[in-house]
Amino acid sequence: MGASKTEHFTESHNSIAILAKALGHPARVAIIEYLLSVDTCICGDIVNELPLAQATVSQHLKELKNAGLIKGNIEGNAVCYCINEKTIAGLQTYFRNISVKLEKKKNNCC
Amino acid sequence: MGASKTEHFTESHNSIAILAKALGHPARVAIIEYLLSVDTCICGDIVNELPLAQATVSQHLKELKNAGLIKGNIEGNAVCYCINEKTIAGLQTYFRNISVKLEKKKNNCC
DNA sequence: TATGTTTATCGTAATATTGCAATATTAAAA
DNA sequence: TTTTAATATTGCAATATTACGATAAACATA
Repeated sequence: MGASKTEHFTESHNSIAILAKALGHPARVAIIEYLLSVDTCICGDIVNELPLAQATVSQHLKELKNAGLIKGNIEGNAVCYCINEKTIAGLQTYFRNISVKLEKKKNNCC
Repeated sequence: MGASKTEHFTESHNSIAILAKALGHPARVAIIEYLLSVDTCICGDIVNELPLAQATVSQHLKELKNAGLIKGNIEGNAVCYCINEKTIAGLQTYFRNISVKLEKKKNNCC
């Protein structure tokens, strides 16, 4: 055993989990916030921004990209990464919906 | 190496990552949504709801609790789990803030 | 007290993630 | 064309996660 039994869960549950998992490492949260803070999204400097080796940062970027949280554009021999607004908007909606439902319940007992 | 270098990141980045990581498994997303859907929060039936063994579900509940996403109340020999509204509200705010900032940027180039 | 019910914990196997050095790839610049 | 710069990929070691059977702990009830 050991492997995650993803096939036993719904598409919906899996897709939220994939996004959450991608944000489940401080380096990847830091990358998102860095991309948010810079004006230009010329982005090789992410490596300089983080306390990790270039290969490791590249791997984290790949995971964020696979999850759809960021997009990457090749510009010459550099790469421009930036946030995928739609994905963030989806997460915002997801948590807002939960909050609204909780609001309506008001018998959340614990 | 292999261990996550959490100590090299900010508190803020780590705390978001901890929450996201806790939601980074479809079983835990399913648990949250189940808790949201039931009126009573008498919750041993989470085990029946999920395609996982009791020990595994218990482990997932522990992780959600450690992350602060759910709360557990002992009621006789059963346990009542329910969603921690404040934590969800915090996540909602986090993603809303990112969306607002992205809105203002409008030079997100890719 | 003895028994059943519910939940947590332990031990362990399978698998996944993290991190980095080394190397490959790609494109600009000399 | 050669060199340099920026990223990605590979290979591997260390560690973490996932899952579950077995068992323990806590409590209700007969």
